[in-house]
Amino acid sequence: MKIATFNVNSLPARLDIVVDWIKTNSPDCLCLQETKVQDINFPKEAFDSIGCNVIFSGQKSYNGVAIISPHKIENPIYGFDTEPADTPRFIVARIKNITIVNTYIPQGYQAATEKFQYKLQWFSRLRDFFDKNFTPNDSIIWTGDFNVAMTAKDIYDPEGLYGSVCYRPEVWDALKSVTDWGFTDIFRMHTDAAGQYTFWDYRIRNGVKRNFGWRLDYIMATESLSKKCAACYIDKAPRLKDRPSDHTPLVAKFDL
DNA sequence: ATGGTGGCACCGCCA
Repeated sequence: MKIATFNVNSLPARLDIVVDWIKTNSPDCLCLQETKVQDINFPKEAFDSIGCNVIFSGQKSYNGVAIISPHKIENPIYGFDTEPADTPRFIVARIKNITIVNTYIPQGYQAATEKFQYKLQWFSRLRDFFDKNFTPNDSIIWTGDFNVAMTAKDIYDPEGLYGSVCYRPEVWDALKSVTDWGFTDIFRMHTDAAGQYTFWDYRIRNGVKRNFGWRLDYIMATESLSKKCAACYIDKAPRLKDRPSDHTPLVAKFDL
């Protein structure tokens, strides 16, 4: 079982990159964020034509999530069941008896704003969602763009960037309050190396070459699954394409 | 380097 997450920064702009990646890597499940496409315009046929099912919830210009799989996609959930549902950031489904939770967590803009409070609340609402609907004994993958760098090893300039909305104590605590429910950071099971990033800001000149990046994308798993994880790696191949996303895929393999 | 680039909708907003 191979599961991947990829913030595409517009699916219409990078449909070729995503389709090529699926053909090359044959994932059992690919979770996308920032699809930036309304549901009526979602390029469903492109996935049909490579034998994949897809569910999605999006909007114009911003946000948008999708789950793609060659297997049957069951029990879809679109958004929270309380307001605001935030459907373009939260989509859940069941694939081969594993619950897949795909989140595009709000970035938070600036710490002294409502948007940042909304980000913190988002983690708390997610914790409520797990409390209410599942137990840690279930087989759950929680993945996506979390917009949090958890430790100094996950960010290129921990001193200089301390206090930014993706690297400060409130978001560490907020993410931890969800992982404490029963999730393991699958990537960190395999390496404690610093400088392993999934995001490089377009605005930093030669940021990728200099590896001025952040680890913002995660694959979390409950215990029954984490015990079966065989590998987890960041795939930089899509960065070699023309006009790459500012994120790159994170992939996990499970012996299932 | 208090900047920078990119995507999208529209002439700013978000990342």
